[in-house]
Amino acid sequence: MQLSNSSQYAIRILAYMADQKDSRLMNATELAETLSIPYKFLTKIMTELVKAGLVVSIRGREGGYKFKKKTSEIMVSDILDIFNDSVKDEQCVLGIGFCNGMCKCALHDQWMEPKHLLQKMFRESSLEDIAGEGCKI
Amino acid sequence: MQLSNSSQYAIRILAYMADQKDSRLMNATELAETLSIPYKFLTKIMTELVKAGLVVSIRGREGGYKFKKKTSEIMVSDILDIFNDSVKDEQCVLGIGFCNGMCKCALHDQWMEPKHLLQKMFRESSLEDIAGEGCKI
DNA sequence: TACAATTACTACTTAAAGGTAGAATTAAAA
DNA sequence: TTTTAATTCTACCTTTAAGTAGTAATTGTA
Ligand code: SF4
Ligand code: SF4
Repeated sequence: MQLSNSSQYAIRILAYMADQKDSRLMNATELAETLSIPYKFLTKIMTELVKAGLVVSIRGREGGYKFKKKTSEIMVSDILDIFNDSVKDEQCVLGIGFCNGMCKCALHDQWMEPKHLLQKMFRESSLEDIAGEGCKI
Repeated sequence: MQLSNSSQYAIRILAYMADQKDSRLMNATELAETLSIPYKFLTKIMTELVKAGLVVSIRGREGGYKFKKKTSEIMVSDILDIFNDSVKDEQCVLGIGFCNGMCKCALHDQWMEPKHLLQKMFRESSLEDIAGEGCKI
């Protein structure tokens, strides 16, 4: 009952990037060191974020990464989607999901509310929101 | 963001057992076939449930499994605990959890409510509840 | 007692997630 | 133009979850 490492890392990376005042380019070495994420794994994740269209990369000397969209327009759920980690509408608590609405177990209705809260939280929290408040994550 | 296979299987197995009227012994072969769970994997899980004290096993011919406690006294969270799959109090949404209360990200407070609902759901739903309602899972 | 039906144990295999290594590519700077 | 600092690609390694195989131990029944 937890997000994958990749999702966690991605959120931390992007939240850190969003937290920088100027939208300067940031390179993988700096990000890996600052956030204590294995360099090679970080670059792998960054490449996925580039492919997903969340950030753009500038290759070559003096290169790095920057956001493609405004941080207020990137939602946490957008990040989770990339790693197939978001809470789907049809997703059953038990991960079973071959029961229909007509025929539900005792958990079915109880799961609706937390599920909606989680979806709301992920869908309505932008990187700007996360970066703005509190300390770094 | 989902329970492990072992947890899912265990819940389904126990819910099915709880659903039987008489508290007869049920053997692994029957359970595996009825619930479409790989026989060998099922016996592995059953052994863990025995060790955890949820069910007792009778070995040898005419043997099988039966509950050790009343089904109204076995909570879903008891099952999740065995497979280390329950939602912990300290558990951060992001699985990071090196932030303290003083220094929280935008998700921190929003996570509290769904977390409590999940915990409540798992802690207050017994096998009897699940078995009684609706169809088999 | 011998047999058959059952769970328990030990060890292995497979699949997926997590992580690493090295070379190829790119482009600014010297 | 050469060097250097950066991303990207391909391939591999490691760890954990998931699943399988074979055998030992147990016990009711014939
Ligand atoms: S009835 Fe229960 S098992 Fe079936 S989809 Fe709903 S929550 Fe999942
Ligand atoms: S502040 Fe955010 S990252 Fe830190 S423990 Fe709370 S939810 Fe997790």
